[in-house]
Amino acid sequence: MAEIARIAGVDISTVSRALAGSSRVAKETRELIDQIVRDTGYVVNERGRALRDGRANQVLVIVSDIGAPFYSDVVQGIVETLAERDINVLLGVTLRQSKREEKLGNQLMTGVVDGIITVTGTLPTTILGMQGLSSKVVAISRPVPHDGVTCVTIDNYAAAKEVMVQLHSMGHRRILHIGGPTSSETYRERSAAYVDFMRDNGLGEFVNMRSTDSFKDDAESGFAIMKSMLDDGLHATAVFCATDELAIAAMAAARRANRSIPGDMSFFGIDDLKVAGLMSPPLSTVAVPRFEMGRKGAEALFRQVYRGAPPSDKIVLDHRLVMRDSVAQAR
Amino acid sequence: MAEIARIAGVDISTVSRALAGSSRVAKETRELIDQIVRDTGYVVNERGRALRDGRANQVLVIVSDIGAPFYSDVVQGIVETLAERDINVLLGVTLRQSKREEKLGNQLMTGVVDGIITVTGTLPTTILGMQGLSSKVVAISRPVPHDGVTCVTIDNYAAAKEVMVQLHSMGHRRILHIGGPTSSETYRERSAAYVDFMRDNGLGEFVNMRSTDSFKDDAESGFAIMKSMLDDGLHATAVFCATDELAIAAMAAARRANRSIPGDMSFFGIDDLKVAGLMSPPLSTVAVPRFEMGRKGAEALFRQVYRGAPPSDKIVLDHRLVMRDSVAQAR
DNA sequence: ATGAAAGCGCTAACAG
DNA sequence: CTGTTAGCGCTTTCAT
Repeated sequence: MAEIARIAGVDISTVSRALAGSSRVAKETRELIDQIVRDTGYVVNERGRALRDGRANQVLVIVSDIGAPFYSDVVQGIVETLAERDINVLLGVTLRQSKREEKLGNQLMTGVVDGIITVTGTLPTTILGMQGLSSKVVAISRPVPHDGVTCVTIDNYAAAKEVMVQLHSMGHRRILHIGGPTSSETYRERSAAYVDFMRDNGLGEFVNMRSTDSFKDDAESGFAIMKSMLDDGLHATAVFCATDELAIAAMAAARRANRSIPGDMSFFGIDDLKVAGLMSPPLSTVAVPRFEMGRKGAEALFRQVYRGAPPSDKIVLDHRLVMRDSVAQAR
Repeated sequence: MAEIARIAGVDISTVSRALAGSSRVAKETRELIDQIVRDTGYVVNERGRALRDGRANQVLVIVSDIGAPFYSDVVQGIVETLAERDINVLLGVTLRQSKREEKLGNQLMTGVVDGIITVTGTLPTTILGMQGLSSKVVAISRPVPHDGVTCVTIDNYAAAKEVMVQLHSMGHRRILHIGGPTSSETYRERSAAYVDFMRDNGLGEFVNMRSTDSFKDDAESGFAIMKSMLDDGLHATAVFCATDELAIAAMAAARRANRSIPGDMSFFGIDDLKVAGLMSPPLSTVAVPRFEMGRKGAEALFRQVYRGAPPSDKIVLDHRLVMRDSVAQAR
């Protein structure tokens, strides 16, 4: 910029103003500067700007594993939304290791980013003391245990209950449940809906659920859990899985054990991943607006961090039951 | 930091040295400063550091769509690798729109990032004139049309040829091909291997391929193309798809048209996505080291950008044929 | 071993 | 309308 000023024979501050589109610059001066900028291919140095402005125009998105389809769709929504607002997205993965999460927290502390969107249900302890924290953070899909933090979710209890109502209406009574990590409120709600529904409908004796532990791949867990259930001789006509990934893996395990789907066993998932409809048989599930969750979360964070809006507690998006051929009338 | 210096009663430069672990600081001074830093919870401002150092310790990863499983696995490898080296990853998505890609190029120009890893096979024109460009960029999976840029790939021609050899050895002669976007060298090679093999084995008359255009979702395209092939009455015992996503969608389309797999038709993909083995029937494919590609690409960029190493042209990783039940002996 | 001072590139307040 | 000046937070000579 100093270079531009030198060539144009004006002060650097005039160049700055011209580039900022200030009205207090003579038309001729502006045109001259614009011309030189074009000729030299000059672009502003954002690092200088960031230091001066006291903000980075960047936010951090924390996921446990971007390879999981659920997260990657949420992130896509976030990135698209923030790109429209000229905010950059830093991607952090925790691999469910708190050490990595702590380190990511530093990005906010050191001013590398202006805010955080987390899809892990946890918050780095490094940032817990930070002032004004709740307006610098948004949680998506999984709420964080911290007051006043905006959380974008669906009604997990209701969604799971709808699945149960549907299975029940098709004659299923012996229904198994494969749950997600109980450390997450999201999965606790889905599982609670299963248990409650069974009890409320006099099926308490058939309640049987196993949950993944948090430190394993969903697909791997789903396969292993379904296999263990079958090995243990559990009898059931339907299996309600807390996610599509679990369901897809569980179906594979059931087929491996020579169960036909949905002849012997019906399967339900939650998420409506893109592959769900392409499976054989296509998977019944609950459509979760992943992309939209990312978008809404990004919008909320943007408003809070860059527009001074207050946090908004809970933003609940709609879900939708999707019936496909993995579920049949109970025999 | 000024605050720390004030409390400690030393100069700010001494604090800087102490925090940097310089040997030219008295033990007592260092301990005092460390204590104050702990008490106050001070952390350095990375923006100031970035301006002063002339680098951002960040790199940009460009993908067309992070929701696609192939890319998200590559990105996972990149993020993990660079996190170990304290380099941040900015995620940029192009949605295959050059406008968005151009804009991402500015991140390098303006100093927001020190380098770029692209998985799109293209380079923003905004950075083309940049000096030392080739050492600031690494391409993964798809080479970019620019001299001297490191590219991490597999041997696509060989991989596709192995698929063909396998199908041929199992008696398949009438083999269809569903190709990826011809704008990408990667897919041109895979398709070329198909065509070459067919011709070289006297099957030229059976050559029949259709490719996705670049602007559509793989799954959607795969379904539509397979459907059109069946609608057009093309006769075949096997379909070789350029990616697993295409294959999965194509299988769904074939089933929809009452083809049994692999009874009526065998299917082959490339990638070995996690779901490939969970399909029914499990999909035969070529395992591509997506995570490792990300890792190798990230390492290469790190060496080039932060260690001054020269670009290394091509880095070719191993692939592996994976036979599963979607392929059977031709009848 | 420590301090003083300069400067990374930018913008905004103030003066003219 | 334009120039001068200061300062964002940091590191690194150069003195001492």
